[in-house]
Amino acid sequence: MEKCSKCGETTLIRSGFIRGKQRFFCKSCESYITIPNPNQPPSKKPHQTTIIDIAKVLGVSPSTVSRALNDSSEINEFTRQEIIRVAQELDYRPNLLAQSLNRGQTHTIGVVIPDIQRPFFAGVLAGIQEVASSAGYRVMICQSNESHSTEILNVQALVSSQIDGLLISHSIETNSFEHLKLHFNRGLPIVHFDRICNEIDTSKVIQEDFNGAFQLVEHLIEQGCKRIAICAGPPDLLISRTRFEGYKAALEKHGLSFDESLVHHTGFKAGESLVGLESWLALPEPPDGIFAVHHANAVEMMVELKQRKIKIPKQIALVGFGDDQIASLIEPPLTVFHLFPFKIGATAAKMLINQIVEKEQSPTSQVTIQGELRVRSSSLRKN
Amino acid sequence: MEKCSKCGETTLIRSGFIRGKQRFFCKSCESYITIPNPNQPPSKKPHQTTIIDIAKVLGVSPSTVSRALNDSSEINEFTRQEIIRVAQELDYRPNLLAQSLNRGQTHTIGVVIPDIQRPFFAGVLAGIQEVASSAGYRVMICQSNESHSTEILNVQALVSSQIDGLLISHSIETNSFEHLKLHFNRGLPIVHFDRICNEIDTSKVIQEDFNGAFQLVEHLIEQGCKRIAICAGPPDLLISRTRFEGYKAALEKHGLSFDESLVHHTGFKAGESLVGLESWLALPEPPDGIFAVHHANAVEMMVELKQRKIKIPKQIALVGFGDDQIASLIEPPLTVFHLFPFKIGATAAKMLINQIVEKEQSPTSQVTIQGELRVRSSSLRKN
DNA sequence: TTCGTTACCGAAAACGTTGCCGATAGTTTA
DNA sequence: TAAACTATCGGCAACGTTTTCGGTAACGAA
Repeated sequence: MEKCSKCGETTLIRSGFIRGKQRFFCKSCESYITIPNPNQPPSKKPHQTTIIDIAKVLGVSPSTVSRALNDSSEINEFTRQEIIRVAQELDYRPNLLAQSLNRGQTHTIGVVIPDIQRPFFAGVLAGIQEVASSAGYRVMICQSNESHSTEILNVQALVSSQIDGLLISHSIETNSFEHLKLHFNRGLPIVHFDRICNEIDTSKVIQEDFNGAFQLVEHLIEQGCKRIAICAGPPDLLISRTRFEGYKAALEKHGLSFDESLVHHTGFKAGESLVGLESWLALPEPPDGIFAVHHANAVEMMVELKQRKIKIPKQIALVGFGDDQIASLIEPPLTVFHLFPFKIGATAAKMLINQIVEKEQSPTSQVTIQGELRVRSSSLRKN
Repeated sequence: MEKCSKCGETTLIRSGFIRGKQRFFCKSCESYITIPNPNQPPSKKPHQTTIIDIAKVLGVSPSTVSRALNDSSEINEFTRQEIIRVAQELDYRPNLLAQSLNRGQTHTIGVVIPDIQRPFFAGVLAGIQEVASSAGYRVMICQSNESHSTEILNVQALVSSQIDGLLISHSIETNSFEHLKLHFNRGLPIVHFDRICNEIDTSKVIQEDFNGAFQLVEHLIEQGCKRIAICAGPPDLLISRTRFEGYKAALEKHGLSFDESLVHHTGFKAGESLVGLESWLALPEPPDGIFAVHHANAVEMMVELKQRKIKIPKQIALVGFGDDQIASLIEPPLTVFHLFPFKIGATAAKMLINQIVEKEQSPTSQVTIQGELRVRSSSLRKN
């Protein structure tokens, strides 16, 4: 008969199984015991050194180590030096998880964008990274892939990761913003950029969507275009609508009539613009100028026009929105309204971090990053 | 005279200041007291609901809530349903920090790349994101900006963040790998891609650097080129050297002599290739073919050649490494050896995650992602 | 009855840090 | 020469979660 490991008596009786192991009950000391597993293979997980390790080496308390490492004033200079020395010897790295859990902030900002691979967003990211990392913040990036549901999941994942703030440019599909409102109301700092949302009172960074479109179209008109088509974006998207407004305003200013048949909407996907192009070219009176709201659309239309042996800009002048390396390299070089993605990202990150550190409900602001009309030969019809 | 808050006696004597507040010593109960700050403004930080909140609502213990939420078997079905109901009502989100701290893993992988904005790396990132997020992993991205010291900081930051594994493509400057060895030896799963390092026994994902270069150069030779120049990369970088070897092997195979004056090294920075081009054109016998190891170099040389009215490919044929949208759009379209960045990223992420979940020191492997020769008119001299 | 069993659940100890509070030796002041 | 003070340090709770261990009620079997 086994003996009780506590009182030593042999008054053990079986008492069922628990988690696969036989359990006993000792009637003397009235307690339950299980036979402990003797050979617990010490999982040997590689141990990161902690402040407790340092404390043990020096015979001080963890608090003291923490104070030394955080430049507290309540610590002896000699002790601090010793602690720092040992910390270096043991290659101590603070566990940011524990730190964040304790302090209640992670020094991490979340970013939700539709697609990393688009040069515009890659540029924005670079700007965000630059500002964030020089301010001591880490960045966690999620792609929505232009899907509303993915965007919601992204936001949830980031919030669960306890981000200190959120930068977001909405997906094309996104038309409801409850997933943001909730966290915004709970006090999560949020800054919108590019594809903003006006239903929530966040700070925003936008480009000159209206102005840019206006300038591009006006430029076409000045070059003598009379029938200007627009390859517009998704109608749900705010920036699409704004650029569309800019287009109409320019037409109106110069007394050109708006023609519904010269409007084609796309979803920013490859090839979608060609449908519109096709229909325009079939018109009894085809356009003599095309304004593409999305950069990639302009490029693919140019390729198509060249294949059809249509002279650019003689027969049709072409302008695009948003620059790319491609615009200047393609033949003929494309006239664009250049945005500054890096600056957009940097500005948004700066605003967000300000909001995070100031805590105050500082009034939300809206900043517009200036763009720049870059005229190239795809639109130069004079001379 | 103040009364001691513990024994009620008035045997208080002053005992110095501590953190700005007067301190007293009670001779009766022999203890120190300070006057407590009466009005501690309750900071009202917006409270995320925790399992404790849920536990309180239902009058159960936090353990039970945790069990319910983690699909433990040791829980009553009804209790579980109730807990899940309340959790939804309170919009409970698990605090991933606490979870990670407890479990010892973060479900986060770190990525270090030289530059987000290069289409190649953007593509890799997209592949990583895709695989990681569908496996339930988050991704933390750092840019080294081609700087060794930044890369070291990146790695440290990621390790401090307790990442479960690391994907890295080294910076140009990186020639020592101590910052990785340390963590690798401690058991951090690491997978190299693209710019790998052979000093550490990590798993690696590479492209066909040798083969690609070989095929490109062989293609030039088949097109009749006799003097083929190479715009090589940084000599320290392994992939540069490998591509250079491929170049030399192709020359050798076809009995062409290697000419040192036809070699120019760049650091992958804008404009650097033009110096080499200049010197080549000044040669008594200029090259009739150019192989650019870096995509951007090929593009900028093409622009320069066109400006100098040199016919491509008639006078000089041009081929590049690594595709881009630009290659097909530029005039003339550029022959390249196309890499598949998305696949590289996806593969690397898959390997890393396998390594993480298997824990075992599974033998490290090295995978080569097949490339593809894409012949375009920049190199077609026959027809 | 009394033992053996199952099905649950709670308490408490982790995880690594920080910050509040209290304690003490030594020093200065009255 | 006690009182007041300074400079340091240790203890402990807290952050939110998981997990181990032990306890109890209810039920079946001997």
